[in-house]
Amino acid sequence: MKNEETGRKKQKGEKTKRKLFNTAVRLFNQYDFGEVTVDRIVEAAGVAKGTFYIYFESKDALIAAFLLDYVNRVDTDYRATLDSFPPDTNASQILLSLISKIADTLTGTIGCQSMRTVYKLQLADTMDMSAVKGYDRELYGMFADLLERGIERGEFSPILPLNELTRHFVVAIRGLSYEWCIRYPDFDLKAQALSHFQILLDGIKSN
Amino acid sequence: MKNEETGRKKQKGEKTKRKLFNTAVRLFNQYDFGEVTVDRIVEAAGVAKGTFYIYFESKDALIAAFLLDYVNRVDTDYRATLDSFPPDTNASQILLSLISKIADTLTGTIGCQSMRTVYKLQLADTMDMSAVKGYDRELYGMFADLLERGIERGEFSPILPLNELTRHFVVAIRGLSYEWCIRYPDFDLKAQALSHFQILLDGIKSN
Amino acid sequence: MKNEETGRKKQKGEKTKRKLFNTAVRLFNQYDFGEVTVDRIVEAAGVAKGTFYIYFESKDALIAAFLLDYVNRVDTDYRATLDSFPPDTNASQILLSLISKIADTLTGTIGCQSMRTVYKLQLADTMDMSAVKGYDRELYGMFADLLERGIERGEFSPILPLNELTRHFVVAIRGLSYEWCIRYPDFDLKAQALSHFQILLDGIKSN
Amino acid sequence: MKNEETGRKKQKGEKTKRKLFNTAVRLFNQYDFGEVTVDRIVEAAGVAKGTFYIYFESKDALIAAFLLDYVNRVDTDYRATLDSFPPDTNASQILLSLISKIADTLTGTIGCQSMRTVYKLQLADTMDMSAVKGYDRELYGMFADLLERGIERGEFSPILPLNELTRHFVVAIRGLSYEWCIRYPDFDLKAQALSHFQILLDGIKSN
DNA sequence: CATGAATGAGCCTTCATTCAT
DNA sequence: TATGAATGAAGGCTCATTCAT
Repeated sequence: MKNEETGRKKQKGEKTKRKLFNTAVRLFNQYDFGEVTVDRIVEAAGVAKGTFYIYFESKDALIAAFLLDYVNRVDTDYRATLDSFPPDTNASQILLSLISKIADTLTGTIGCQSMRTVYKLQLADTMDMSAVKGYDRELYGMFADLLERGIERGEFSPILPLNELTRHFVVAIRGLSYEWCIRYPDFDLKAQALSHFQILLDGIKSN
Repeated sequence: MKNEETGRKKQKGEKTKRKLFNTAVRLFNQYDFGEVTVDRIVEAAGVAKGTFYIYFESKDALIAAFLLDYVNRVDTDYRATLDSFPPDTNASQILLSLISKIADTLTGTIGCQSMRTVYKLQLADTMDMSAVKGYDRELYGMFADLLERGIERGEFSPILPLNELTRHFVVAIRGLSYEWCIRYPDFDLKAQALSHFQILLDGIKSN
Repeated sequence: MKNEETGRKKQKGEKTKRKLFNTAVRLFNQYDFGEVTVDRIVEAAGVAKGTFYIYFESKDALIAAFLLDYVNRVDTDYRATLDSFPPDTNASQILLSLISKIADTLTGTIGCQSMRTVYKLQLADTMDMSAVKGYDRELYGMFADLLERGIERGEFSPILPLNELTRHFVVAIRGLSYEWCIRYPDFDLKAQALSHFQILLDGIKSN
Repeated sequence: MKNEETGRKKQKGEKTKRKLFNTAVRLFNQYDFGEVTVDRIVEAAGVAKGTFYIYFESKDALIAAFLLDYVNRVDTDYRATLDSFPPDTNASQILLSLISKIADTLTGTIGCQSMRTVYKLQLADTMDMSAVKGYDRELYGMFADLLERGIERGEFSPILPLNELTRHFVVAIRGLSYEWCIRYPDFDLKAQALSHFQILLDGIKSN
């Protein structure tokens, strides 16, 4: 009985928190980052100002949560994509699939405005970006694995050290997503990415 | 007599404006974008607050001027660099020289923080970015010219349409500068850029 | 049956109230007055926020209770101390014992921070200080009794009217405790108090 | 001409600052310390909120200024009072004059409410009390000098070490002013102080 | 009796902008 | 042209208190 009530209350609380969070995300995707104030969030969410601070320690904490959520949404499927290939698959092929997957996730799940916000936060350097940094490391690790496999399999020429090669691939994905962000909707991320990485792969393939 | 005085005043005015502007640029390059307030600018420039609004309609106007200046500083030498090569020079070689020049300009003349500011403004989409857009077009044009020349000379394979190829090169330069911004000072822009474009060139060279 | 249950509930209620109160007292003694919020009290007591308002009409009511408690804790033993002496004991001696007892109580039972809180409230004049005022009267009465006895016994010179003399002693105890509060822990209340009152007693002893 | 204008502006600014400060002092003397908000100050002073922050870095800075002002008002005349006596004057006499002067200053210049505020701040321990601490040291120094002189002259018995004796006198002045604060206006500070110190002096005089 | 989610007035502070001189 | 005092909207955050369950 008591537990039941407690449960219901907790549920209500969770709902409010989610409402606040979703509202915030929506606003982040609609307005510029600095324009999304706590005032606006609570007004849009239809709760009192104090309520915000029950669920988020500060505005920064909300942003951290936003970033974490971004990372979580992104991070999930990539390894799965990777693991879905038979061990002897062509490294190039896997890599292009991964790129494809990333493009789909950015386009379909994250959305361009959220991505802008992430980039702005990263440039602002005001926030704790460890979550995003962690994700970057993960992405780096996946590229490194694939490239290493490709080198071992003799697909790619080993002219460059692995870590440097990997960095170039990360740079490429960064340039592509950034360009997508600021050219949206006039930039077909997936097509551009596939084409772009095809060039890079051609540039490192062992003749 | 009156004209003379007017002239002197104008000169003094220009000087004050330049002082304000240069101070602002210095601050943009030193502190985070949001930390550069009008107060700080006028204090650092040693003029009164009201004076700022004589020369700049608003803070946004200053930023617009800052962007224009960025573009101007960047834009100047590239064509010169391009024109300094004999007409029959290798397109790859010219392209790498251009990349080298761009890296030098970003590193030496513009500075990482200013670049961050430019990127943030671009993402914020609050400002009138026509100047920067114009510059982008210019950069695009130069890459296009070079790539076209390379294709004509048989250096590059014509698998991709010229404009698409050009876009890839723009994407690459964008990814490189962005990465430089957020990794600074642990990212050697020039070296990375040269290495990166070498791969791209290898990827499109006609075998 | 119903009564029994009611009784149990009441008991439980009393227990909760005491828990809240004791927690509050502990916090008042640990942190600065303004830092002790209802939130912190209920968290430290392990009860819900609403529960606080079942037992205390407001935060001010809690403070009033705190003051009353302070007075009660202080007031209890003094008369006992006084009565423990044979009727013909030296008044000076009794007075010094009383001072000693007071110092012990402040140091051991009340604590310096609580004392600070009492003083702050007294200065703030926002609260109903009747309890403390009553205690002051009580203390005043005891000093008056002792001094009167001393005068009657010829220990003290009767130059000053009794009430004025008493006031001086109250002033002295006030000065000592205040100094203890703000110098804590670099002020040995008991030693200082005994030494201080010795001077006063020397100052009023009959030639 | 220019200087003239600058001077006029500065004067105006000073006037505003004084207006703010005086208003604040008035409010400190009227309402409880925590009730005096920046909002109320600026409203009472008839200026905009932002104006407050032109002249005071923060609310704390205002309070610090308030304390400094208190100390300045207090500190000025004491040494003068001391120095006005011929070198061979009776130490007791000088001391009583000093007490008299102090009482006059507290009563006439400082005022009881300001004193309350000072005490509250001291108890709150939240503020930088170095100014007040400095003043306390000064007061301590003066008492020490006088007592030392009295001992040397054989007026006072040297039973207690000088510093301990001095401390008792500081305690006494503290007790007296505190009692004055909370009993005001039913406590004649000057009369009480003189009578009180007379007892102390009698208590330490060498018979 | 107990809970804890929700409230909202109020606090301190910042900063782009205006305007009389 | 130059000044700098003054403005006031807005922002992030706190906390005593209420109330449905």
